[in-house]
Amino acid sequence: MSEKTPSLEHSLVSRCPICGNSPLVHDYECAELVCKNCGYVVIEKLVDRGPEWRAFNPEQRAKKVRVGAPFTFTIHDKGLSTQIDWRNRDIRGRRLPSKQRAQINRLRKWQRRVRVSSSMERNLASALSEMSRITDKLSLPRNILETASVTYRTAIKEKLIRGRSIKAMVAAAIYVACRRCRLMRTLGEVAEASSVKEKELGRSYRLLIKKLDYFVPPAKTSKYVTKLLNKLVLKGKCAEVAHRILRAAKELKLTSGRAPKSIAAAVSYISSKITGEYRTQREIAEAAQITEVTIRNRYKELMERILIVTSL
DNA sequence: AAGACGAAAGTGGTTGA
DNA sequence: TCAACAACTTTCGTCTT
Repeated sequence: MSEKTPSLEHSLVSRCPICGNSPLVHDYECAELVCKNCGYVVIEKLVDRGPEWRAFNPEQRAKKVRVGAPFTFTIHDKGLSTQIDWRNRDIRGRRLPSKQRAQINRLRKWQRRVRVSSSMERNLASALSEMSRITDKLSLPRNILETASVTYRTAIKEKLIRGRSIKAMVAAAIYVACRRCRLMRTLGEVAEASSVKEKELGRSYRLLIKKLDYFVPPAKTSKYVTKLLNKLVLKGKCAEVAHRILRAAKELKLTSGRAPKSIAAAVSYISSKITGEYRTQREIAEAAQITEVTIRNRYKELMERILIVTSL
């Protein structure tokens, strides 16, 4: 891969929303805005402004065209290695003579040794394939996968993986990526998809953000509300009312110290009642993965304070 | 009969000595 | 490391629609 000129990089920098102080770099090869420091991938599908040259005839084009697969963090060697086909055929599909076959076999052997050389490389290789399996299962966007794999690489460098479960650390890296990209996925969901126990996932997650000194923005209750309303197929008017109730609740300091999902459930319940798109406590409790009793408790608190103060 | 309500006891996580 | 504590859950009997 060719190096970009410094002037091009620096003309495009901005701040990373996670670590704040380091420059972001536009990476046109994989169409992303990447933080060179923490690996946070801000956006995908950046418009490729290249090529910055013009070709006036086929020969020039052939000479100037850029080659190679895009650079990515999600393959253990960053997708830059050579692949040797397993078939003993040449490019026209003819079988190779035995002498050449033996040569290719030797090449393959060395290829394996070079690619997956150390135990660390082996670890990384299996971890990253597991990672893409899980993100697939949770239908997470590409930038989460990229961010998570950078996190995992850093964790390996910091020697946090040795002696711990790869599976749990992979799941934790994914959860960290979700949180940092402000994507609403609960510990439970990630645990489910990766078949890691929620408790262990939580432990690994805390370990990662502590040891890697990551800043993780706190989860927004309003995002819980949105997600819950989607799950319950409540929208439009009801969603609007729910968010207004939530705002009022926040003003009255009724949300602090309470689990966001129970607040979200109560707010959704009240809103569904007001707007006539009625859902039972049971339905909401199930969708929010909490009990009806908790909804009732929050509901009572909210009703006592809010509905008197504000006329919705 | 289904849903809502609430008391009481139990659980798991956090905090502070 | 342990106890105190708040939030939440489980269970179950009662009330309301």
